[in-house]
Amino acid sequence: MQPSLDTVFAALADPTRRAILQMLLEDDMAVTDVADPFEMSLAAISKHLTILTRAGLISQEKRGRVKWCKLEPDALKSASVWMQGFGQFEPVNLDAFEAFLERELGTPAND
Amino acid sequence: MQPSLDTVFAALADPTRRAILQMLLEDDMAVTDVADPFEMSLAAISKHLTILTRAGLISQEKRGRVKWCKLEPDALKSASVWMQGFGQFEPVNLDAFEAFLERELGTPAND
DNA sequence: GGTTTGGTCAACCATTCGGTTGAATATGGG
DNA sequence: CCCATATTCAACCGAATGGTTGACCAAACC
Repeated sequence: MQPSLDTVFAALADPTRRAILQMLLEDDMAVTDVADPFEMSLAAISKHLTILTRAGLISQEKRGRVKWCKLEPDALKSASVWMQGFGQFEPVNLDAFEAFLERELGTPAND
Repeated sequence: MQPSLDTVFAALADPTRRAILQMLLEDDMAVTDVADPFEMSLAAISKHLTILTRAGLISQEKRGRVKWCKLEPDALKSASVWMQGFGQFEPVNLDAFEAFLERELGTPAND
């Protein structure tokens, strides 16, 4: 199943999963280390990570017996673009926004 | 219950509800008219509208025997801001973005 | 080779979700 | 007043969610 708006938004709807994403913003982490600050079983965290992976929000790579989790922030792009359609509160079109990014950063906005 | 990221994202996770939001982008609508294009009962749509209301994404106002539904796009702002925290894919800080909006539109970005 | 360590799997459980149907509650019109 | 219209309520249903526990598997260590 490739990530859809359904799966992305559903993945974001859980506070544990959002907290995990924010932790991964710092650095890649092993599953055990992700689970550490939470007061729930490792198996539960493992499930959350599976959901995040299926939503495309993270990727997991096994090196040795350690499975590393890595943020994949591009998955947020589709959701972000969808929300920008509600331009009434953010009255800017994507073209102008990308142009802004290019001016500010000197790099194309779409990778 | 005041809208949280939980309720906002959960509300957005359903395709029917996203479709409703997009319909309301056009204009305010009565509950019956919202339900019309969907192949499900009026009661089901009524439930969806309740969920959208509790998420703060729409408001409902009863005039006569008709209940009008109105988009409240500001509710997306908190979710949007949260997602912008993942600046790796959208490498711009809010201050710069607001400054951009002011330049582009000549109005303050935050209402 | 036996034992940790890291992580998933499988079964289970309570709760929530998305839908149905039928009854109930306004409000408005003739 | 009676009826149609607009909408919700209440009870029910099957499926999905978020959690648990214990067994399991694979890699690493002594």
